Amino acid sequence: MSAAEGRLRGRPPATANGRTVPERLPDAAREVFAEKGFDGTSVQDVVRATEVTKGAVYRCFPSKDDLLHEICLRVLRMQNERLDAVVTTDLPVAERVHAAVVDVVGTTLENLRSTTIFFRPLHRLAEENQRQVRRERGPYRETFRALVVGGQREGVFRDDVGAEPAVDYCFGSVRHLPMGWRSEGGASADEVARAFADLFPADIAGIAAR
Amino acid sequence: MSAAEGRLRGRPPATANGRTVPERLPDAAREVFAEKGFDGTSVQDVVRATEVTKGAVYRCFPSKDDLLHEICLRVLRMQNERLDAVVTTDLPVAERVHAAVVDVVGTTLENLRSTTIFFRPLHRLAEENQRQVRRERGPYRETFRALVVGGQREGVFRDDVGAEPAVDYCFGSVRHLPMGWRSEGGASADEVARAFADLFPADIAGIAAR
Amino acid sequence: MSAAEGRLRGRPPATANGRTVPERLPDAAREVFAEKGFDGTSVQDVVRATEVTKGAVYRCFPSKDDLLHEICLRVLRMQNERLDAVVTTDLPVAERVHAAVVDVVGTTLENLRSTTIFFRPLHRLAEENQRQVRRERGPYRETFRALVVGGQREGVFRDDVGAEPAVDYCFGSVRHLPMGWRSEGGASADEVARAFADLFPADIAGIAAR
Amino acid sequence: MSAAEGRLRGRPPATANGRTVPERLPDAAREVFAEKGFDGTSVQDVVRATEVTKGAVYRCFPSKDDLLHEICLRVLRMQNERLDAVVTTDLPVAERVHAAVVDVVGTTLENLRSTTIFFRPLHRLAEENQRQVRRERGPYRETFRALVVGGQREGVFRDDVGAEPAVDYCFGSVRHLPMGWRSEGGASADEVARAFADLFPADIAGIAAR
DNA sequence: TATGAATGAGTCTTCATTCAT
DNA sequence: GATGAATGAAGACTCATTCAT
Repeated sequence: MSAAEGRLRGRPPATANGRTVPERLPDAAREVFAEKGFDGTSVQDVVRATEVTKGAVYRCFPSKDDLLHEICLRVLRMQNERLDAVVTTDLPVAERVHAAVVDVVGTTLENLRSTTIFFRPLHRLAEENQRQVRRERGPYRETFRALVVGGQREGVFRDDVGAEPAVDYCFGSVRHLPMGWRSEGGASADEVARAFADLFPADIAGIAAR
Repeated sequence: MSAAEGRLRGRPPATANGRTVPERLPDAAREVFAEKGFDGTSVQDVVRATEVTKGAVYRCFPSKDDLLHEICLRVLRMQNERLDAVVTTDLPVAERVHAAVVDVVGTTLENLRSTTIFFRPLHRLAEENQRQVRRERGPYRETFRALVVGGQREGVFRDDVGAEPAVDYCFGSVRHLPMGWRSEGGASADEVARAFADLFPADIAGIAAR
Repeated sequence: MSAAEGRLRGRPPATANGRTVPERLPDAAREVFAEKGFDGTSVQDVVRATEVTKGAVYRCFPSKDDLLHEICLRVLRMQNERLDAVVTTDLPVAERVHAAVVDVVGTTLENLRSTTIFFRPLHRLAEENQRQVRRERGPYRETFRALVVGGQREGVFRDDVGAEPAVDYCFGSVRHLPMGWRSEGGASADEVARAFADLFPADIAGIAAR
Repeated sequence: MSAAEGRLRGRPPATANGRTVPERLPDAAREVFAEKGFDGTSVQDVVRATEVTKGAVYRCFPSKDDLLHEICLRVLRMQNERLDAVVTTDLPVAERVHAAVVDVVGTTLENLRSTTIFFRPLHRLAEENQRQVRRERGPYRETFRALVVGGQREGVFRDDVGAEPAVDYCFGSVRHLPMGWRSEGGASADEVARAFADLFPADIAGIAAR
């Protein structure tokens, strides 16, 4: 209804709750993929679960794979934004690291099922899509690593251990969370988040801080 | 050499290298699944890659899913055996823990592609198969946890951190290894194994040991 | 300049180079159909290749099939016009026949790809469209036949061979030109045109002319 | 049932009238393709028209396109055989040519609908399939051309016209027969065959023979 | 018992056509 | 009149599983 965007062209996009198909489809599809796995979900399943017809799906995303790709990018972007928010705080390094870990673990667990789909081997994505995912992943890891290195330079963290393996170690574990290994245990999301955060700086920072 | 030889009846099982079909099929299939993913592999693919015909596959395993199940169990059993071997050593606790981590990481990386298949969400397996996998996983975790707790009791490890989260933390990361997040880096399998082992006791043992 | 200008109502037809959509669409579409075949071309392809939107296509032509139909009619009309031009010349019959053949072959080869689409079995067109195509085709053949018969009456052509089969023989071959059987050879369009023209009168006229 | 072919392996091929699927499918499919056109025929249509299930179709032919390819090859091989039979006769050249034309036209018309499918532009076939069709087509044309050239050398045919264009001229027309241009006329298959044969040597041989 | 041919439901994707502005 | 988003019925092809020997 906005008169601002010039002359509207073509049949106007159908909206539900004010969101157009390309906006809501990835979020809706993410749930279905999380539920049944990417390979286990047919496009028909997505259509059924969504208020979107099959034709509309393919109008917005050239393939099922590209739909997954978009979902991945959204999560990655979200994570990047959250990390940036934590990093640019005034808190001391050790606390920023702690907060960052609590944040990833927390949001990962809150969206447990939604994040499951990341465990699809990257190489199943189309070449170009792989590149883009990596491009998006890189900064995340780099930002985190820089934060740790900063702490090491400040002398707050010990530096006899490389920042990189420590970060990988931590995030490997975080990314594995949705897999369900531990879903058998009974800790709350918050408890797990704190446990992770307590463990992480122990490797790197705990000792020097002592 | 089997004492049952005397009552052999009907066509004897076909063997290759002295291994019968039900023996060698899972190992062969594991490679194919690792290569292309479970969903991405057709039974025909397995047949092509193996010296086993389709009829024989279905004679041994009632379904493709059951074949996967057997593969999972084998890996789990193997890991359990290796852990047991490490644990029952005379070495001091701290070293046993260290050795155990080096071992898992090492064997995981050596069989990187073969272990990839574990990242299939457990809940896609049939109900009964799920239970069995969990039954097999439990002991592994438990053995490891007991080892750490032992160290804590001996006063070799600090005990202000639960053994359980520390173990999960470590193994989450280990299980994530095949995912390739870090395959972009360039460390050798051995380097990674040591890095993991060095990091793990740091949380738990390192400090008290200092 | 139209005298009707005074009563123009509503939005005037969009034009490009002074040609309205229904005028230029068939010509543009013909190229695309020729390129990829009628069945191999989607309406979307037509839209992409043309400066015409999908809605406009369906405003002008009730279906993709009707669009093809219009294209066929245009070619047929064009051929009829050209033949008429040749026939109404003052030249001697034998030369008129010769010129006519050179003309069809030449224009067919020049528009090789555009004429390809005629090789779509007629019966795939809607009933009414089939009739119309036949109505248009009839005169062409008839005109040509009449020309030959005229030559026979004049005694310029031998008449121990029916005019009809000779004409069919010739045009069958002409219509087959776009199929590519001979595209493997290397003769120029003009050479082929002359060869055909030389061969044609040979059957019918050549001998008597001798 | 034959004991001669060694041990039978796998489920024996289903047969109808003693013909296995890969044997009868192309013939059956040819009819359907001829009826509705290649693009207009779905594999489902083929399945419906044949006593063959979809899976069986794809077991025998990797794609719909390869099925068409096989059909083409069969017709080409048949034509080659028939031509060879005519050519190796003791008849005088002029008569061999005449017989050859009568034969192609006759068989083409008898299988009118079956041969229709050849009018699918060659370039729509897969690269390798194209090559194979050309390999099969070449000999046919060459054999015919050689026959005519032989007649020219013997002085039976006039030689002021190339054998090649004459042959192309004739076969272009023959190949166009199924298109239906002339199906509107009412001549019998035999009449048409003779008309063609009478016309062909007219170009090339008739005159010299006079 | 082993074999591989056959089955047919199900997959992703395309596309002619309609429709809300 | 024009636009392009939406529709939904096919389409080609795959594949886990069964079955006749």
